[in-house]
Amino acid sequence: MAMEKTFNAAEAEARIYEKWESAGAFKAGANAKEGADSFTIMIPPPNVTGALHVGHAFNNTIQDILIRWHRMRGFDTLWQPGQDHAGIATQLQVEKMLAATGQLGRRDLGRDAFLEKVWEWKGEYGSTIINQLKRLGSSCDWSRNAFTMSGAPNAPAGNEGNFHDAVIKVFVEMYNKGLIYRGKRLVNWDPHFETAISDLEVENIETDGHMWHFKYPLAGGETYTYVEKDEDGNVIFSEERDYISIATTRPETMLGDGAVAVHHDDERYAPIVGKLCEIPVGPKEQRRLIPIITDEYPDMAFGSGAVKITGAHDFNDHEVAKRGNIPQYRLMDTRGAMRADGAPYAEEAAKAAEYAQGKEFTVQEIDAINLVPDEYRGLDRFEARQKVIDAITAEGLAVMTKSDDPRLGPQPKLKKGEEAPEVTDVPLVEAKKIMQPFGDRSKVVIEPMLTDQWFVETSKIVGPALDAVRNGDIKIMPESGEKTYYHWLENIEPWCISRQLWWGHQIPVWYDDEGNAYCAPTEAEAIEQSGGKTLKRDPDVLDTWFSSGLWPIGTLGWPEDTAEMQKYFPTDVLVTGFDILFFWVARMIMMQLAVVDEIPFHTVYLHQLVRDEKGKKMSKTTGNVIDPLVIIDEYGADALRFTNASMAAIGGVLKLSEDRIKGYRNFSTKLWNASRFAEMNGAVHGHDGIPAATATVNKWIIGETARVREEVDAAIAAYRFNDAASALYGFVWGKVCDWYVEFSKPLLMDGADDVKAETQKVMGWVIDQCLILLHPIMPFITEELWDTLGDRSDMLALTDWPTYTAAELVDASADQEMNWAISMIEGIRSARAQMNVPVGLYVPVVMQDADANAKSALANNETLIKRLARVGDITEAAEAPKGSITITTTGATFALPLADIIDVDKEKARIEKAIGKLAKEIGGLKGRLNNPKFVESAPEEVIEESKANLALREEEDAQLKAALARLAEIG
RNA sequence: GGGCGGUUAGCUCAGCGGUAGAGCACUACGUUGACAUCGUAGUGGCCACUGGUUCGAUCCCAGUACCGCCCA
Repeated sequence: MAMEKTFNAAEAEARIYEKWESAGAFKAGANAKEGADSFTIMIPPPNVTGALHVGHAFNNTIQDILIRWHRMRGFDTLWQPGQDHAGIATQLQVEKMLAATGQLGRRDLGRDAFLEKVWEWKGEYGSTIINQLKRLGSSCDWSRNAFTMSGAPNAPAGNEGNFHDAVIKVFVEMYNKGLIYRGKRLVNWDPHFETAISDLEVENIETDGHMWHFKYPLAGGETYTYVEKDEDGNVIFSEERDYISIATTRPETMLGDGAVAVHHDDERYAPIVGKLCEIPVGPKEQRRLIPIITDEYPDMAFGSGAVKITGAHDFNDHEVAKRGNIPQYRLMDTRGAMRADGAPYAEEAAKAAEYAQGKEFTVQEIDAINLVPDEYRGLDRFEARQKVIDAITAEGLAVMTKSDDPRLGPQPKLKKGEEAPEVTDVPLVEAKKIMQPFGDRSKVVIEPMLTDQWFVETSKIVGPALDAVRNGDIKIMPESGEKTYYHWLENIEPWCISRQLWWGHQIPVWYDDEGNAYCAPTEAEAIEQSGGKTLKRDPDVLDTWFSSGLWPIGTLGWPEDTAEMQKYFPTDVLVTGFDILFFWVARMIMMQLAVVDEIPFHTVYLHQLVRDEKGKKMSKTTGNVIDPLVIIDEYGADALRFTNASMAAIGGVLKLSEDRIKGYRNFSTKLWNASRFAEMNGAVHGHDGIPAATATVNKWIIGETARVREEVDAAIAAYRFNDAASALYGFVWGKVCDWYVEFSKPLLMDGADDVKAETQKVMGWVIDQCLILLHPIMPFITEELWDTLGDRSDMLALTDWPTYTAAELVDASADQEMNWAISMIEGIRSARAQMNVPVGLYVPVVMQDADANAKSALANNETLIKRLARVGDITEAAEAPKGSITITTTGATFALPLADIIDVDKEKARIEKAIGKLAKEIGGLKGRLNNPKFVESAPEEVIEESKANLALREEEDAQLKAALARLAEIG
C-alpha cells in the first residue's frame, strides 16, 4: 500500500504509545546491555492537581531526550515518574469543588471526612497530567508511578507505598538529632488559607500605597527643641515640640507598638532617647506609653527618621524588638481580623503597662494580651486601619501640610476655565509606591505573624550541600545557577516546615496536658515515651517541600534497602525550572545528604520559564497562554518536542512561537516524504550493518551520516539540545533531502542494476540512521516510519544507537568530489537565475583550463550535475565562446554559451560584483600574511589556512578577470 | 539598593579569539518523476557604545547606555 503524503499524527500517536507501553519499552532496564551502567532521572513531580502546561512540555521533552538516548545506547535506564500532593493547591481545589457542588465545606466536614474527599478527588482527577505526559511521548516507567502521600494513614487502595513512612522516619530522626525544633517565630501568614507559608511562596509586588505621618505625644507633656541642620552643620530649622513624628504605611499596627526607635547617631532625637511617648490611639484614659529607644535599623534620611516598632507584625521590627527586649503584641487572628479574644481592653492595657514599666515577661504572656481597643475588635485589618486614621486625625494628632504639597501625589488636573482650589491645611498622607507581600496562590496580602511553628535548623545541614557543589560532585547548569545557589545557601534562614492545613503529612508529635512533646513514628510509641499518658497530636502538617525533598530516595523504596536503591541511586540528572532551585533542588541536596549522606544526582539542568513569542510570561489575564495539548492536536507531539529541543540553548530564554512549531511540523513532513521516496524506490531496510559503497554519492552520504552521528552525540552529552536539533535538521533537510535524494534519482531510476542495488541499500541505511538519530527528539514519526519501512526485530525505541565514527566512514576523495560537484551546480544555478536563463532550458557547457581533479570530479558525476544544474552536453575548449556566462570552480572555469539570451552589461555587473567581494577578502588575507607579527605569532595551521584560502581566492579572481576581458571584447 | 543575565540580519535566536550563521519573514522565478506542510535563486549585519589586552576581538577585560529576571 502506498504511503500517505503526510504523517497523520493525530491518528498514529496514541496507537504508537500504546504499542510502546504494552511491549514494556519504558520499564526500568529495557534494552539494557549486560553489566551496563544505570542512568536515572527523577521526574520533578507535577502537582496532583496539575494540568500540562508549556513548561512541563519543555521540561519533559528534555528529560525524555536524555532517557531515550541512554536507553538506545544500552544503559540500564530508569525514568521515575510521580506526583506531588501539593498541600495548599490541592486543599484549595477540593474546597472549591465542595462549594461548587453544594456539599458541606471543609470545616463542617471535619478533618477525617475532608481528607476522604481529597483522596476521592485524587482518584478521579489525579491522573490527568499523567495522561497528558503520555501524549507528549514521555517514556517514563509508569508501573513505578509514585506519590508523595502514598502509604499515608487511611489512604485508599491503590495508594499503598512507602512515602509516608519515609517522611515520618526522617522527621523523627531529624527531631532526635536536634535538627528540627518548635518555636514562636514571625512567619509569613496567609490569612486566606490560614496557614504559614514560606518566604518563597510570597510575591513582593510594588503597589500604590500611602504613608501616614502621626504625632506620638511625649509623656507628661514634656517638650524638647527639634533641630535640623544642613551638611555643614548650620541650623536650618528649629522648633519646640511636645511629640515625636512617626511615619507608617500600616497605621492599624500602631496598636501593637512596643517602642519607638531612632538611630544611635540621630542628633535630632538625642534629647528624648530613653523617655516615654504615647501611642495616639485607643481610649484616652488608657493610652499606652512606650519607650523611645535607639537601634541601627532606623534610616535617618527616611520619613522623620523615627520608626514605630511592632515586633509581632513586621520582620524588621521583629529584629529590633528582639535586640531591645521589646514586647511583641499580636493584634490579629488567623483570618487577618483584629483580635476579639481576651479581657476587655482596659484590663489588657493595664497588663501591658506593667510590662512597659519593666515587669519580667515571657513570649507566651505577651502573646496572650489583646491590645485591640474594644471598638476595633473583630474588624478586618483594612477596616481597622481606616478607623485608626480617622480617630487620630480627628484628635489633631496627624502631621499637617498644605494641600498643594507634591508629596500628596499628583494634583487633580484643572479643566479649562476652572480655578485652582484654595490651598488648605490637610493631613500629610504621602502617595507612595510600597512593596507589598502577596500569597502566590491566595493573592491576598500576607501578614507577618508571630505564631508557633516547626523549623528545620538549616544552618546545621547546609554545609555538605554547599560543599557538594563547590567541589564539583554536583554540577549545576548553567553555571550562573551555581552562583545563585551559593548566594542563597550562604544566607539560609531556618526553614519553617509546619503548615496549618489538613492535606499533608501530619506532624508526628504528640503533647500531654502539660504541653510536653513526644516525637515518634506512631501514637503508640509516643504514649510509651510519655509513660502512658493521654496525648493529643499536633494538628499541623508538613510543608509539601519537606516530602518532595525526599523524592529521590522515597521513590526508590527508602527506608527499605531495595534493589532499586542499590541500582539507581544516586540518580544522574535533574531537569527542572530555575524558579525551584531553592524550593526544591537545594532542599533535596541538603536532605539527601542529611539522611543518607549521598548526593541525590550529579548534574542539575536548570531551564527558564517558557514564555510567549515576544518573551512575555504566559498568563490567563494576558490571554497569551499556549496550551501544549492544543499544539499537539494541531501539529503533533513531535513538532512541539523538536521546537523544545531547538530552544534549549543552555541558560537560554525560552520563547515559544507557533510559527516555529509549524516549521518543525514541516520538517517532519519533509522526513516523511524522503522516506516515502525511499519506499517507492525500494530503498528500504533489508540488511544489517553499514552497506559497502562504490559510487561517490553513496560513499559521501555515509561519511556525512557518521559526522552527524558524532555531532548529535557530542551535543546531547553536553546538554546542548539545540545543537543536536539543528545538526539533525541541517543533515536531514540540507544534506539528505536537498542533495542525496536528488543525486540518487538517476541512479535509482536509470542506473545499472548493481549501482541501483547499492544505492537502494545505502539510502535505506541512511534513512534508518535519520530515524534512529531523530528518535529521542521525535519519537512518534520515527517509530511509525521504522515500522513502515522494514521488517524489524525490534521497535525503534529499543533499537541500538550507532557508534560508527567519521574517522572510519568519511572518504576524503568522495567528500572532496561531492563538494566540488555541489559548488558547480550551485554556481550554474545561481548564474542562470541571475541572468534570467529560462528554467526549463538545458544549456550546453564549455569547460576550460580544467585540472585533473576537476576533470575526474566532473566525469564521475556528470549525470547528476547535468540533471541538477539543467545542462546539456559538456565539451572542452581552450577558449570560451564569445558572449557566454562564466562559472568558476576550483580547478576549472565553465562557460554557458548563451550569446542570444544574455545581457552583456548584466553579466559584467554580476562578475564585477563577485570580483569586488573577492578583492575585499584578498585584501584582508594579504594584509594578514604580510604582517610579520602575524606570521611570527599565529599558529601554523592558521597561517596555512590563510595561505590556502588566499590561493583559492586569487585563482577565482583570475578566472573572473579573464571572463570580464572576454566580455569587453564584444561589449 | 543588592545579585545574576542580556544587547548579533525585519523577527526569534545560535556562535564566544582567525574576519558572521540558522530558522522564520521578505523579493523573484517555478505544474523538474518524495514533498506547495515544496523547490531554485536572492535581498538583508560599523555583531549596543567607549576604551584596553592581542599579530588579530562579535568573542577576553574595564567602563557607559538601555532591557530583563531574582532578592530587599
